[in-house]
Amino acid sequence: MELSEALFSLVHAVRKNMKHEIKQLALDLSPMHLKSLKVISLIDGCTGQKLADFMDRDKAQINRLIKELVHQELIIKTDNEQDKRSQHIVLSSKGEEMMKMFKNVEKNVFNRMVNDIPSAQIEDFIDTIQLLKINLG
Amino acid sequence: MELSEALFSLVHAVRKNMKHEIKQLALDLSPMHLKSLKVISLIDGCTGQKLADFMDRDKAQINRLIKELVHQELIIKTDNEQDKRSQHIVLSSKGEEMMKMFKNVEKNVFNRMVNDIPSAQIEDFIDTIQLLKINLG
DNA sequence: CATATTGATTGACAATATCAACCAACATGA
DNA sequence: TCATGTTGGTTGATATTGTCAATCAATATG
Repeated sequence: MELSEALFSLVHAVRKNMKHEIKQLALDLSPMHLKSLKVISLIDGCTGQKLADFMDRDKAQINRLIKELVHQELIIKTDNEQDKRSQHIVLSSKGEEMMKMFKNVEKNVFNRMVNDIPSAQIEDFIDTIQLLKINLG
Repeated sequence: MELSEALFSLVHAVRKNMKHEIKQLALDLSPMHLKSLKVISLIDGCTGQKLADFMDRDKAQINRLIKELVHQELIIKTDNEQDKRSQHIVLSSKGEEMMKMFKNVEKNVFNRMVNDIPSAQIEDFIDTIQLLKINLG
């Protein structure tokens, strides 16, 4: 099996599993919205720009994601005193709840995937990923 | 680094590189169309249904991809004598040309990515991918 | 202070994906 | 054989994701 096919098909399987589990939970949020929520929770002093940079996506798209998340009361925007053009974004408690469920889904899928494989092998696997990524710089 | 993040970010980097190279070539085909072309060239006696199954995508979407590829004269549909509901799909010579260029892009990106990494390590990497995939059923 | 850059927003649109309805061809069993 | 169910394909409608360009206010810089 070729590397490209192996890699793509694995990620495809992961996404499919995640999607399926999310559907079961009826979280009523698209994958991108959930992903955004997660990244917002990860980034310190998150703003729209930081989010767009981190996710490497168009700021227009990010802006609309944010708008929808605010509308659903999952995140809160507060003025950024350091720069009056931008606003800080943080999860609301409702957003934190949602996050918890989503992380659980991720954990389930990845635990199932890693299951019986020795952790040393997984560590090697991750190391190789890092090398591959560096080469694509 | 977590497995999930490592994996997703690698694939993100791969796609970004591919997209960039494809843009340079000005192939004037979207990633999905190219991917479909590739799969059509891989599947023996390809039909719409087989393509949808293989790519694990909605048949409506596949149908529209096929329609566009026919319109661009990259593939040819011929009657399926075994089943008059369906039609066989094969690449036209123009499609083969396109395929050649696309495979070249893939090769470039993956060669660059694998670059200095020992082939034994890459083989282990692929083996692990297979295991992970099996666990996701 | 003039100019360039940055962060956010919007409009317009393209690309990708999903769901349901539909029809004709096929398959199957009573 | 014929009623019934299934399959392959097509279409409409709609949702989701991604892209490009323009705009405006705030900020940075010379």
